[in-house]
Amino acid sequence: MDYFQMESYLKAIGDSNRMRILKYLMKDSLCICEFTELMKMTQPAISQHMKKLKQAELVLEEKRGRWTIWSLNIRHAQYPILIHLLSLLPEPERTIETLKAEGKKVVCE
Amino acid sequence: MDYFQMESYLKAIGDSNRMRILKYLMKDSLCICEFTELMKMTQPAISQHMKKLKQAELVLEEKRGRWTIWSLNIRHAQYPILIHLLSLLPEPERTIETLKAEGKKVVCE
DNA sequence: TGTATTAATAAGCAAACACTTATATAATAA
DNA sequence: TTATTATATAAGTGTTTGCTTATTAATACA
Repeated sequence: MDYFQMESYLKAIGDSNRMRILKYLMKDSLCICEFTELMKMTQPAISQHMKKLKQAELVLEEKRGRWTIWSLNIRHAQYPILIHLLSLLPEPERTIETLKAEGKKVVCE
Repeated sequence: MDYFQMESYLKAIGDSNRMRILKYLMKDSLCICEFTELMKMTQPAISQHMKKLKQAELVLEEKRGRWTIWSLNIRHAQYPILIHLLSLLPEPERTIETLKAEGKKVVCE
């Protein structure tokens, strides 16, 4: 890995909202609309964060009907480091469980 | 560590020039003027990078006469991660040895 | 005393970043 | 078909970033 690849990698991770996204993806594969509910952000904001994570190959997308299901790319060479860094962070306040409790869990499949 | 602290940490590391600085510091403690020679950058540019690294507590400074000697903060909680990340990067082209060979090694002490 | 030397800081600037609102695309449902 | 839903993309905006040049501060040396 050269210096600019490492820079791209660290910049992709180094945003608090993208770290929250990655932290959620450690537990579940999720679609954009679920992130908008979990993180109280607009759909384009989430979409643009996913694009950055995708360009860094940190996440994978799978089209399923109208939805795009996003997941962690566990085959990324630096995946163990990512998991280690994310493990240092607390769980986000709103969880998939709270979404379900609110009846807002989207059935994407 | 919370999300914003992690963001600050990753942003401090996530610049190719600062990674080169940190890579040099893995081998030697160095002063600003040596970095300007090694990296062919201006003195204020180096100074400003050191300020960012200092704010993230990744480096320590020690005033010695006219010089400020910078070193890695090996007591930083995430020091092992830093070393691991830096170990993935190649050695910079110009080394302290090439500086000496060119007669440009500064005697800071 | 000056006068270099080393480094920090200030101010300015272009590019990148993270959002916004608006629109486009594509799949599903009525 | 038309409407709805989920997502992507485009365009605009304020903030941050990484440099530049100019200046300041502090030490060492003549």
